[in-house]
Amino acid sequence: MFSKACEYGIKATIYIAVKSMHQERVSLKEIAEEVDSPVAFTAKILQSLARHGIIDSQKGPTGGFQIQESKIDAITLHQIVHAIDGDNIFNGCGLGLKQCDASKPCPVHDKFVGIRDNLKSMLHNTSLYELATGLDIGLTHLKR
Amino acid sequence: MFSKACEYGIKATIYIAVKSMHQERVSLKEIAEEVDSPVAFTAKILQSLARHGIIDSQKGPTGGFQIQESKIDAITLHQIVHAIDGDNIFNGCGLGLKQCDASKPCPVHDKFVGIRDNLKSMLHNTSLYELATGLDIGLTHLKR
DNA sequence: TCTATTTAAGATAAATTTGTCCGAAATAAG
DNA sequence: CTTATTTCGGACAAATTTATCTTAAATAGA
Repeated sequence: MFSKACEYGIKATIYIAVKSMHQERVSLKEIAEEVDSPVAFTAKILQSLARHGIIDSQKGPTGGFQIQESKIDAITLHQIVHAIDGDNIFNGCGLGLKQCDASKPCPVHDKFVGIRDNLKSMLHNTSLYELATGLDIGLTHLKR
Repeated sequence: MFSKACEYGIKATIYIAVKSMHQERVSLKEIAEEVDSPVAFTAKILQSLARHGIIDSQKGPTGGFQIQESKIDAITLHQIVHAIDGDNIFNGCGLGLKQCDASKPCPVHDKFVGIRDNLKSMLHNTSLYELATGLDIGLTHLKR
């Protein structure tokens, strides 16, 4: 469904958000541990998220990653996925046809559009805030 | 969403079904042309579908691939996808956690389960017969 | 200023997926 | 029986994704 990069990116962002809600900045090392992801690969993904303005990074001792508290409830799952995987998941035909739309559909077009619209609206309607809150109060988990 | 192998496999199976409904056997070469897929790679996928009993193959001159007419309306999209990609798409956590269920969910568990159940039931409820018929009457297309 | 720490960035490597090639096996037809 | 055709199977190659390593840049604190 999602790429590994996306899985790690989502988990990391949620973890950073929880810490940011408690006014704490977190290091790459801590993130990778708490999120159970490969350190160096996670670094790449966080760099990308930082370039896309979703998270902030700070170099040096006491450095690390954080998210502006005011932005946490404005960031959606869609923005995170889009920053990492681009919009390939959201566009394009289910069977890989270059040209496929309602006027010249592939055999699964209608059914596929339904599923994907469903996925899209889920991603748009899910805020980082609700994901982070669920983790913070112990309702959800990121490891194993 | 689907792997390339799956895309090619679905398209090929639909094409074979249409021909089989007209009592025609088709060669690998014709399939790859009509479905716009790499010949040798398509061969591998068809071999797998044949081993899974979804399509029949025949060697030698006049050989090729076909599907028993009586099976066409019993075969589902789910069976095709499952034969090619296994059940990795249908099981497993959205964020890659080894252990993730309602009792110890990841942050996107509920939302993800919803989407995937949606996908699953679409695949289960879509028959090869309806896909092949749509193509046969010119309502849908497989190329470009 | 110097040092230790942390992220940034680029090169490199491993793993997986996608794709090709070629000889073997089957088989229809002359 | 021989030949031409077609799928089968395995080895091989290219492309993409996943993952690592190393050096540079920033920066906090002594």
